[in-house]
Amino acid sequence: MARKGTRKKKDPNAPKRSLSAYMFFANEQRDIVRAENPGIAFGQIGKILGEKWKALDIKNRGPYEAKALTDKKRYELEKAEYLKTKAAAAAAAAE
DNA sequence: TTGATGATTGTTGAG
DNA sequence: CTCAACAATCATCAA
Repeated sequence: MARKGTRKKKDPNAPKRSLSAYMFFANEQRDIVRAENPGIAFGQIGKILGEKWKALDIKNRGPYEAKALTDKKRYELEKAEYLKTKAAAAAAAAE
């Protein structure tokens, strides 16, 4: 999984995907961790943020996972549209 | 049916 | 702009 560099798309409508629980958690920690670490550099934030992320109990991740799940649904919709559009495009192309 | 892959998500900070 | 750790994800395709 050497995903890095410029992410390229492989689908026509590229329904992207959903966010990760980390993204939601990061949103909260971001201002908190940085607030406790004034002038901290990303090199440290990233690690501190991550270790604290797991430092929390699964129940703490709950709200984050819940949001991730909700966000996923968001993606599900675009995914459906993507498939729909794709099918329509294929039909149009075939037609 | 199962496995493997890839692509993507967002943060900060900087050259 | 794009990348880099950090973590999750998890949908999609293929045989």
